Amino acid sequence: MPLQPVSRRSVPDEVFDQVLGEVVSGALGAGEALPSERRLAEVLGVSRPAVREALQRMAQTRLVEVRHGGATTVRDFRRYAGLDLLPSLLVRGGSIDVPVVRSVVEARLLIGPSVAALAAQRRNDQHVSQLTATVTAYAATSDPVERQRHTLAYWDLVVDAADSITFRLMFNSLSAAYEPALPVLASVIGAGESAGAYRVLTAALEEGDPDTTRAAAERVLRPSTDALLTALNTLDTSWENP
Amino acid sequence: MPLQPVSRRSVPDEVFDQVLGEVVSGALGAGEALPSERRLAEVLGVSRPAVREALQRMAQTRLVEVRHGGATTVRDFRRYAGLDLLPSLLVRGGSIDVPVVRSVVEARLLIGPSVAALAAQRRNDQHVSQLTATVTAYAATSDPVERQRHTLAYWDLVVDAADSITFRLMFNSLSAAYEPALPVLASVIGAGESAGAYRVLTAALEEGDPDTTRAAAERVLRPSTDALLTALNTLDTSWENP
DNA sequence: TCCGGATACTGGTCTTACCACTTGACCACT
DNA sequence: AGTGGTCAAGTGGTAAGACCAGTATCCGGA
Repeated sequence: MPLQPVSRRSVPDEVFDQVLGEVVSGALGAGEALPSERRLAEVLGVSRPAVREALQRMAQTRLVEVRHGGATTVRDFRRYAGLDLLPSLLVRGGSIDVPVVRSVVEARLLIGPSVAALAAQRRNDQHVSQLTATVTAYAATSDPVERQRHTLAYWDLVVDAADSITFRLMFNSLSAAYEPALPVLASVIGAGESAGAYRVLTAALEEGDPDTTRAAAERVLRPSTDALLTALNTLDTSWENP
Repeated sequence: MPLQPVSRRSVPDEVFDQVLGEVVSGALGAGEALPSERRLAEVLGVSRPAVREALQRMAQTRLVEVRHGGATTVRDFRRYAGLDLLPSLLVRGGSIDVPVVRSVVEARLLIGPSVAALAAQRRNDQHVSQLTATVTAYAATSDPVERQRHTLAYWDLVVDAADSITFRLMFNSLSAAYEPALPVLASVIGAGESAGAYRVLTAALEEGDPDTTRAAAERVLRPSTDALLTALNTLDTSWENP
């Protein structure tokens, strides 16, 4: 294993993760009150500002509601949390949550073609040449993880071409969830993907027709989606993340 | 104007909003260094912990990167920020950003039908009856803002039926962005919507066929989307939010 | 029974101090 | 010239304590 930068977790980070774990695991149900900041600080052996930073971040994510003078209560994260919570749900305690991956993968299949269709209508020559270069790099790579990084870069360009801030932010959120799981998923996906499909998609994007582009995008995504979903169906238990 | 709860903005909230404004407005470009926490605290006339809470929340949103011992630098939010940033981009300084609304509206049109198709495959009887009840309530309402709330509730149910945590979180984020702008948008949308289209969609969902459901969903969303987009095209300037 | 206030909580904010880390400059050694 | 060591200044990280401000609760008087 190559050298890696040492990870230094700060105290508020640690507190945040612990409380977040309690919430998303359901140990702290919606409506329940958290211990007071002072109590939490005492129990966890940290200072109150540290606890506060963590709780404010929880509030920012809409996982808790803090009321001045009243108790801090847990909110129903399924009802209120935003897409930025996805990474925390996807990989919990070192293992991957299968139903969550399933929903991400199927969302990818449903949204990807639409974004590609949008991109077809708005792309310019520079986009096309960058896409072509990325496909070339993809085809020249054998390492499965590296190949996945190239496909991510490809879709990043597609989203750029689509020129939609909403889809851009959506893609960022999904990428942030996808990235950590990438090594685990790469091997499963690898089987179903081919540079050919990406070349067809790129040609469709260059042509600029939304419908053919949508179809081409679906042909790109369908095999890896099927490969992943069947893999998920066979081993329905959580995967360990080494 | 009816009485409204007084808004009590906390100090860290204020700091957060100010710094966020600097970043998303581009006044602080990507890569630039923020003033030190002590300096910020001094300039803004608040304590350092208050500044810290705000900056940590900025970091959580991936808008800045804080490095222990080094300076806190601004990140490229278009590249890294998640969908939870959308509300802040949509309504900036009391007015609505037109290109952002445009992208949200078109995303709604592209994603909605897919989610509906998913819901058609997974809905149960309870979903259907709740959907029917919501359509009835919708048809019985005349106030445009209230009607929009009912459509939100309807789509909330559709997302529930789709049984996808990814789409659920996505919907939550989009709702959070949509909600504040709802009064402004309601009048424009109102023209194009009819209870009939929703009834057809509900019937398709009950039937359970993905393709007809997808088509029905598009017929629901298309009119209001067109109405909004043309309205946005005519007055391309920002709307004031009273 | 009901109202009103005392009181004991809660979170909100500030001050101060110190620790840990990064940066850059300088310097000695090779 | 280039290496690595040292140090000072500035940055973020953390803690402790105090006080302010808002809420919830209970208890006594009407």
